[in-house]
Amino acid sequence: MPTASPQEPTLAKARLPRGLVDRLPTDIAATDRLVAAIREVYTLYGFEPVETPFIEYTEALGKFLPDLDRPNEGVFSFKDDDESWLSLRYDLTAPLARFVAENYASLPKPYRSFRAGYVFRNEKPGPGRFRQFMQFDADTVGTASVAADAEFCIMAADCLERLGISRGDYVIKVNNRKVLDGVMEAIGLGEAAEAGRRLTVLRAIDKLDRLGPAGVTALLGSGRKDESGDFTKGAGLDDASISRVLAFTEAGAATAGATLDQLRSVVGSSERGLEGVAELGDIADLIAAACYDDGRIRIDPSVVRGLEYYTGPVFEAELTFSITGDDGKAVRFGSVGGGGRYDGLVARFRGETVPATGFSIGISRLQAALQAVGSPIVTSVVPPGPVVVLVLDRDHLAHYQALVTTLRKAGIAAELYLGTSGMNAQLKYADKRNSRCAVIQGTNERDAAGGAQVMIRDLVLGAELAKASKDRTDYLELRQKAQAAVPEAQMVEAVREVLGRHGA
RNA sequence: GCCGCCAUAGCUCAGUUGGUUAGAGCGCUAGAUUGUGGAUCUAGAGGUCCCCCGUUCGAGCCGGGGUGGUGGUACCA
Repeated sequence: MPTASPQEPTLAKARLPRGLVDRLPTDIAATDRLVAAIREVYTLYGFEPVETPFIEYTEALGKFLPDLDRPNEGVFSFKDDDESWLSLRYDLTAPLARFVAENYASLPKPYRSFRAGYVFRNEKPGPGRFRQFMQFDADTVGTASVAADAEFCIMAADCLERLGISRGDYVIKVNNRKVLDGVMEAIGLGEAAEAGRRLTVLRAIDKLDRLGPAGVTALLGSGRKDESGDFTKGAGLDDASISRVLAFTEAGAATAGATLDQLRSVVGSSERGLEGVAELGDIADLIAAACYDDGRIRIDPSVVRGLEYYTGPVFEAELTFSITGDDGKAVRFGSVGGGGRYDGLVARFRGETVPATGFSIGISRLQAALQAVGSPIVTSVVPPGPVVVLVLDRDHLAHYQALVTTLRKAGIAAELYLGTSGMNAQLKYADKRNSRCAVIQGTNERDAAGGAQVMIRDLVLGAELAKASKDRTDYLELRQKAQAAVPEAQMVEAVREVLGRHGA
């Protein structure tokens, strides 16, 4: 710790590293409620909690970094005592794969678990993007059944509604990686050597929402230059292939059956593609059987989820409404969660393939979206502060402390004013703490005929009266209504009455 | 990563063709009004004008570089 001195003012800078945020009581309370609500849903679906640490061996996380262009960027890493590299987790799926592989023998199969926690990414933050944020994951490991995938789609819909998002304000989109692979084969990018171009094509498809068919066409072909003049290299496909890919993205039709028919024709003879379409058909049946085929869950061929490790069904939870931002422009929140099947992930640690599928909700992002639309689950009142016992006479500090202790023993959150300011400032302090009630004892109360009293002040009522009154005489008169003197022995009772009056 | 914009008090911002001691509003702290949150009044604290280099008699202002922030874009596990 550098010590400050007048001669040498080398003070530490009080500043937050970029992309990180401090969290205030209101945020924390909102997050707690979100997490609790999601936990209820996941538990109802039969998942059990399991948590892994923030730190893992880099090797356990890093080998399947999906971005082939920059495989080692984006992760916070450092060396352990024994020179092995450690990293902060950047998602919750990779650590789970490690956990399952390490405890494989003792876990029930299929293994169904959930966890919420912070993850870390060392990259440039943007609007709504941070370097530390919270995710809530659920995974089913050890089954290849698409019923597990369908279940996540259904559960995702339930979660969003449980959080107060109306039906129609969200959609769960489903696609299948095998269908995408089939399209790749159909346009001649099926070979392993074409992995880079496949990735470019997937990224282009993923941008359909924002850039439209024209932008995607450019990205599939020679490339695209955006408004800032930056050029994005294209996949270099020929016109026939481009129109085939576009046809694929536009295969979404009114009914699941019609969509599947179109997909079948786009993948042509690709075996893998047809397998993917068949899986989508099974998922569609399961979703229909659960009566979630009313628009809540839809097959959407444009869902890609940029990941390399997904091997089958992929899904994405998207908010479909938009709000008007500060600048008057419409802001869309888009994806607040996603997931899919990753049959290869656990196999990294074990020779054998362990089929797995999972779903992840972006808590931080979802919370921001819910806040923006004023959803009740996050726009709560500020948590109430403690009862504040004012200190008017410092010679009697011990007695004030005794009053505080009495309140605490009665189970009432209370504190002694620990500053040095006058009464005015003490009430301002209680106000700022969002306290409902203050306990005041000056000489008038202490020396009251018939025994010591305390003044119980209703701060909520007091504030209303203070604001309502026009002139000082009124004010002084009205404020008397917001407080009452009671014998010390009745303090707890009187405080309880005030707290009860304001639902605290 | 690439492109653009911005940087003066805790916050929002003024600051003249480059000129003496850099300002306002809000907020903050304290005081006054019997010992009570509001209002009013009074006083006070708070500044490396982001940093470095340069031009100049003189730089908050001009030039170069850096850092930070921000908006796009790229990426997004």
